[in-house]
Amino acid sequence: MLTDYIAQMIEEMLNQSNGTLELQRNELANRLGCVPSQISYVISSRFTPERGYIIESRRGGGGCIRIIRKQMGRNEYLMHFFCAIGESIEEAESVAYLKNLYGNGCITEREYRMATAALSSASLSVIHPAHRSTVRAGIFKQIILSLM
Amino acid sequence: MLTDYIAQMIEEMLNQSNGTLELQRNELANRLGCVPSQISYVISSRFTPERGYIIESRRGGGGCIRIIRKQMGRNEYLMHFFCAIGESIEEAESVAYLKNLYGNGCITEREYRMATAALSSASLSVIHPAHRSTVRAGIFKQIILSLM
DNA sequence: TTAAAATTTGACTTTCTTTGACTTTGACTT
DNA sequence: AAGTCAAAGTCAAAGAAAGTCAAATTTTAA
Repeated sequence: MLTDYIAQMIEEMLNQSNGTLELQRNELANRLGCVPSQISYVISSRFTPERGYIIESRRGGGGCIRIIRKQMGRNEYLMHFFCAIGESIEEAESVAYLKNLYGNGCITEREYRMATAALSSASLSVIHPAHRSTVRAGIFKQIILSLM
Repeated sequence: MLTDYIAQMIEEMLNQSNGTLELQRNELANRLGCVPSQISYVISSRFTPERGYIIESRRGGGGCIRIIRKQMGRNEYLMHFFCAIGESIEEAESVAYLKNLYGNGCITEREYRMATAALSSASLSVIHPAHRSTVRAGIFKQIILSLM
C-alpha cells in the first residue's frame, strides 16, 4: 500500500535526521509518483499529535512541511489522567489533577498555573455554568495530549 | 526563499546597530538583485507593529526606511496581547499570538504547545462553532494573566 | 458476503511570494 | 513657483506551494 510505504519512508528520514525533518510536498509526491494530496493524507493519518508528532507547514513559494517526532516516555502516567477525566470534570477536581502532575514533575509550576487558569471558571465565564465541566474536560484532554 | 533571506539580513543589521536602522529600499534591492517592492513586502509582512517593530519612512531624494525594534518589558508585552484579544479570537490568530510570545521568550515551547492545545477547536469541540471564538478569548485572557 | 473503514485521486481553495507598472512625496534646480 | 528627478508607496496579476474535500476504489472485519 502506498500510504504505508510513504509513512515508512518518512520514518526513515526522521531516523536519519534525528527526529526532525522538512519536506516539500510536491517534490516528494513527484519522487514517489503519487499525487501531492496523498502526502497530506499520510501525514494527517499517521503523523498525528496523538502518535507523538508535531506538524508545521508553510504555503506559498518555497513552502514546506516540518515533521517533529517527540520521544515518548513517562506517558503512561499522563494517559492515566487522560482516561480519568471522562466526559466532564469540575474545576476543583481538575486542580487536584494538575497539582498531582506538578508534584510528579510532569509539568512545571508555570505550566501548572497556565493550565489551572485555562480550566478556571473565569476562563469559561461566557459558558452556561451547567455546561462548563463538559467544556473543561475537552480542554483538559487536549492539554494533556500536548504534554505527551 | 528570498523573503526569508532578506528578513534575516535585516535582523542581522538590527542586531549590529542595536535595534534601530535606516536603509534605502532601492539600494538594498539592488544589492540583493531583487525588485524594490520586495523589500516593502518583507517589511510589511515580517516587521509589523504586531511583532514589535516600528517603521518610519521618507520618500523623495535621499529617502529611506527606518526600522526600530522596540523591546517591551515582559509584562508590557503580555498586556499588549491581553488587550489585543478583545471579545473573541479565531484559532489561527491565537496561534499567531502564541508564536509571538514563544519567539519573544515569554513562554517556553511546552507552554506554547499547551496553550495552543487549550485554545484549539479540538478542545472546544463540544461548543457550537459560532461560539468558540468567544470562549477562546476568555480562556486566552486567563492564560495570559497566569503568566504575569 | 457485505458493510464499514481506509486509501487514492484530482479538482478546487487558500496562503504566501515575486514582479512590475503606476502613484505619491520630497528635495533640489532654475 | 514650477519643473525635474529620486526615492518610497500601492496594487494587482502571476506563480508557487500547501490545504481541503468528496467521489471512487480498495481493504478489512464481522
